[in-house]
Amino acid sequence: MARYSREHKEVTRHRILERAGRRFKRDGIDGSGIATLMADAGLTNGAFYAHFASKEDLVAAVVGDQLRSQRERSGAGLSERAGFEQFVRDYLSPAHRDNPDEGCPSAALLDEIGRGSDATKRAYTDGLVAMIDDIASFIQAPDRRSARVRALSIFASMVGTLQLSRALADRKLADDVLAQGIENVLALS
Amino acid sequence: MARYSREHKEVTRHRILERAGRRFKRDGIDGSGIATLMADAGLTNGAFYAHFASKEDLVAAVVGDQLRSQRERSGAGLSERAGFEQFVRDYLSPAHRDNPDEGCPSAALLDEIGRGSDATKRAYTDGLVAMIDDIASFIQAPDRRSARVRALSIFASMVGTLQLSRALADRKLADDVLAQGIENVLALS
DNA sequence: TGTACATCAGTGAACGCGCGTTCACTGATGTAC
DNA sequence: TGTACATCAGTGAACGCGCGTTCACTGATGTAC
Repeated sequence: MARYSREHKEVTRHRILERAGRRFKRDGIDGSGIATLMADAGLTNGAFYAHFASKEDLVAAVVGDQLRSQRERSGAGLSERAGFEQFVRDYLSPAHRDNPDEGCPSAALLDEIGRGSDATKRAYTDGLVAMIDDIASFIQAPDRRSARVRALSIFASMVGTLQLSRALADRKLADDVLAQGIENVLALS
Repeated sequence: MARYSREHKEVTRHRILERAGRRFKRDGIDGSGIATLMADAGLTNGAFYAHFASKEDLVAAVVGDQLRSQRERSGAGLSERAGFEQFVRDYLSPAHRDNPDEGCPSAALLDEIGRGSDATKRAYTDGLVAMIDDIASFIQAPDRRSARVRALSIFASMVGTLQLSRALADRKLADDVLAQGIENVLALS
């Protein structure tokens, strides 16, 4: 390969981010090596450092990209009650539970993000707050700030519920926990 | 070292489990190597296989041990409302958030457990259900099964909230999310 | 428009290192007599 | 009770392998004239 337009490099960078997001959500961050990530993007390991300073740098960028994508995907209609309820039902569905690589980055990576670098946590915080403010615009609260906190708290419940459902060996119990989670979230909002 | 009484081996095995639990909760499962785990227990790497068949085998054993310890630690008084409320406040405290290695294994490891072996998920499920039934005995519900599901769902909210609080780069926001989480959990139970 | 050159995204081998696991060996203890 | 022996938890070096990162090189493209 060789010198391409500026646009080409950005396209490649974004392809790496997108594929890495899927891989991280499937195998974990620690469980995904650079060579595998680059092969996923159709490249070889050496090219990685033309795009990112280090794996840690990639992780922060992936977290930001994942939250941006999630926001775009689910953003529409979240300001109305019906749209919010549909979001909750989709989120706490067996389909979402069984396909983590296409799903919510928080549910797949939250405790690895908590152990991550400051830059990763910063990217996570900023991305999540932007996403959550879409939901918060619907939540009723005395002021903007407490609406945000309430929305974050509700989202945290959803994340924990999906994660728990993924970790349970008993499928029926896992399904019941999802259904109960939907009930709890709708009662809280 | 040499041949010791049967008791000695069990003591050693349990010391490995306990130290590995702390290490896993601090650095993650994928982030903790056998040599480090054994050094934590005051042994060298080779001795590992006198106690466990593989790292995967250790992980399942650690998960079971962690949940047993957590149950013993917090079991007392959970059948009364006041004891439950104290449990929730301790769980969703900044102290718990800032000391994951001494804290809840679910909060530190849940998404790694979800990616783990069937044996690990089985150990997690059995251990969690045993622990949760202590709480469920307090929760009001039409039958034993739905009390369990309700208690699991509430616990999932707590886990997600603590994890989110750990991943937020903004300390004030992280504290507010914990406080809101306490309110939500007490409202749901 | 055609040609010479600079650029730099991407290649692929190599670096030192830690991974999970294996294995020949050690030596303090429990057991048998 | 004293001695010889079998046991086996633990040692520590080594296995092949994949990790994150570096680097000399390639060659298709954009740019300058």
